[in-house]
Amino acid sequence: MVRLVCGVAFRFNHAPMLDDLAIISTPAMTPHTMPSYLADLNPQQRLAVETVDGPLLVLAGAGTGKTRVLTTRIAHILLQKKAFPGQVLAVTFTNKAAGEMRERVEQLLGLGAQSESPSSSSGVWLGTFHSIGVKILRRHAELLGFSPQFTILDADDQHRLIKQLMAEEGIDNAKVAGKVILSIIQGWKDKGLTPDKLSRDVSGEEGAGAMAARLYPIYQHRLKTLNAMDFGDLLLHCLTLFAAHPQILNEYAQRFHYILVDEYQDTNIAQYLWLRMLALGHRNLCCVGDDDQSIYGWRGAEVGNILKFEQDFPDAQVIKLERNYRSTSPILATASHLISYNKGRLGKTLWTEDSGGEQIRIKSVWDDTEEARFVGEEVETFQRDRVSLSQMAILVRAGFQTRSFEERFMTLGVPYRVIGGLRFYERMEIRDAVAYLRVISQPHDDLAFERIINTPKRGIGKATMEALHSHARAQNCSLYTALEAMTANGEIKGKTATTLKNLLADFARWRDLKDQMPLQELADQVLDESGYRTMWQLDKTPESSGRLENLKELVSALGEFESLTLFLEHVGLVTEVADAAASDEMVNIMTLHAAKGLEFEVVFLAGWEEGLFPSQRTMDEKGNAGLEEERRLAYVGITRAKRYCYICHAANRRIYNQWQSSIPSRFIQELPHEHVQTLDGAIYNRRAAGPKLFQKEIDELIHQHVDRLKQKAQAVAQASPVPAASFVKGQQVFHQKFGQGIVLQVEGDHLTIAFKHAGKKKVMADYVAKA
DNA sequence: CGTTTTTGCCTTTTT
DNA sequence: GGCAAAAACG
Repeated sequence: MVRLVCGVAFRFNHAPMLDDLAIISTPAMTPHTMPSYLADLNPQQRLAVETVDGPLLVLAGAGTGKTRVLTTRIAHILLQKKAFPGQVLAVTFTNKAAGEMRERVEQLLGLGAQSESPSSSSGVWLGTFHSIGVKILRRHAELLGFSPQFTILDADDQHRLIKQLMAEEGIDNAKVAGKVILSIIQGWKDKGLTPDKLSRDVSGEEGAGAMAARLYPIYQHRLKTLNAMDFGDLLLHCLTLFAAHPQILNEYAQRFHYILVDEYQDTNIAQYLWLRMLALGHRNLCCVGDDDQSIYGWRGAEVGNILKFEQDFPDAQVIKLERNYRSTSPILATASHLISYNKGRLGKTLWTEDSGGEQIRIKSVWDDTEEARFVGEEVETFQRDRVSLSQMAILVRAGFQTRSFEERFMTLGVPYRVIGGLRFYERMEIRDAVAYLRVISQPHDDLAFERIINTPKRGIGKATMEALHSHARAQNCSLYTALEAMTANGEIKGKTATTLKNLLADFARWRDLKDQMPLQELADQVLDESGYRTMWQLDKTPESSGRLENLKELVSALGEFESLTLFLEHVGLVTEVADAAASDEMVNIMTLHAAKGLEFEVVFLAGWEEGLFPSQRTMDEKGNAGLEEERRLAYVGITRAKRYCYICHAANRRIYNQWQSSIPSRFIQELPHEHVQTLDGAIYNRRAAGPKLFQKEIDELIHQHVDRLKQKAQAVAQASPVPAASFVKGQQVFHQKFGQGIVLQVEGDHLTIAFKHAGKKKVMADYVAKA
């Protein structure tokens, strides 16, 4: 057995208790009747499963069987008849995780039921925070001033709405972007702050914050008028509901005898409060998480919730799962060593019985093209060695990095898939089609109606829309109602009136058909009669055929739903169309965030360069906390690998179409050399020679790069007319204060220059010399 | 009113 | 270099 010790970790070991556990913790059970589903667990896992009553915190490192513990625990509760399925609440972060968990519980119940009648997990409340929030809110919507059929807004709806409100309030969208306002409001919602609680906190703030504070109550008010909620509301309104109606909180608190939470390190404050309200009574709360894998701080997640758990429940049992079943020991050692640079960890020490295994491989490349070429070659080599493509993954920091890999795999003819890129339900054509369905289901869904009133083009312009809006506001009615009134009383005239009357008649007809024909037929008919499908058929841009395909897929997806309402509910909560086949023979390309919870035989970690990873922006915004979150992201990346882990960094990267030279990520230098192997040309691993030499080599690399840029710049200068200024794009320059840099942009005397050390700056040409 | 051109921002990460 | 919003044009 190999033990890898690092960091401030302490370890506790229950191994001696192994044989006693089953007897001690569940007296009703004797060893020979111990259910098979417990037999394969290690002592800590089994303790976590069998410690059913009272608060329990499971700190589960990467690859230690976290999901297994959760699913087995649910099965155990049900099979031991501790609770009926409907009395168990299990919360996850993604729909995918919820689905997998349900499947595995189902399996366990099938196995464990033995002679007795098989139980089912179908009654278990198992879902994401948001889906469970919706379920609760639909039942009590009236108490909050909503109707039970409230709609759930997607990001696009939210954006359009906030822009509308800003226009009404006379706030210039150019000065403070709607997106910024939204994200501030979202942040408050993540903290459980309603507008009224806010006023004390943020009254005299500057700029965007003040704008957001002003708009927040207006936004919430408008949402209520629209009978709509955004994602944050699904939790926030639950909190309001529970606070205002203790008897309802009680109902749920008593109903759920056992509460389980997955990925607890990613909960935000609103979610924490939500859990706390539900669990404080019976205290049967089991949270599973890994502080080292907390990577959603930017979305309001608070690792601190783990610490709060022990404050709220001082008697909580804490169990650490540290035995890793996934990775080889060099991979674990590398990940552990890297994460030990973070302060303030709870500390875990992963270990494995697995010995041997390949070192981490580090590759230096010139640019993203070479990076993709290198990874492509390795992928093909593994493929020849019979490693399935689906067992290989390329993990990147930011979405735009996937492009060069896609291009490379396309030319190689290697099948690949990008996970989490453009989501199905976020595509324009899908949102349009769904908007039609939304209006059929809920004519007063103004946001949906506005989206499609002129799609396809019906000659409805700004003027008509403004008239509609003002009428609706004056009458305090929906746009749909306003339109009905205005076409009837002649306020809208001429051709516009005719087309709009037709549209209203169409909707009325479709609404009648809604309950008379299968959903798929209805959708087909709507798409045809509205002219929406025709619009794309006439479109001759290259993507139109893909859009028609997507519409087809949408219609076929509709087949799985019993009613329009159920379908729309699904769309509101789900971003991804059911992931067809995870076992397909394809290389996986995705962001590090999307990779959490997954595992692959071979993992390529691309783009480990300062500024990109760790992300400059994160470090600027959140300082050292941001850096530590980036490091956790690196930890997540490495621990995805079962057997082979590659790390690449490029000397040059194109950002905004400008070449920037980059130095290797500091994370590379934080890897333990004994477990790291440098492939040809890697420069950082000669640290033995001292940091000076290291810097010198980086400089050399940059020089090479600059030379190449010079050549390129000359070529460009010859090909295109020389600008009036004496400086040219791509030119290498020197500034007294900022040092060496490259000209990005020339506007008269003003130069935008990317400096090697000082970053991007705007500078007067007079202060700059040609280098 | 609708289409084309220009600008301007942008690349984190997502339920 | 790409995409979305604003501006300019027909």
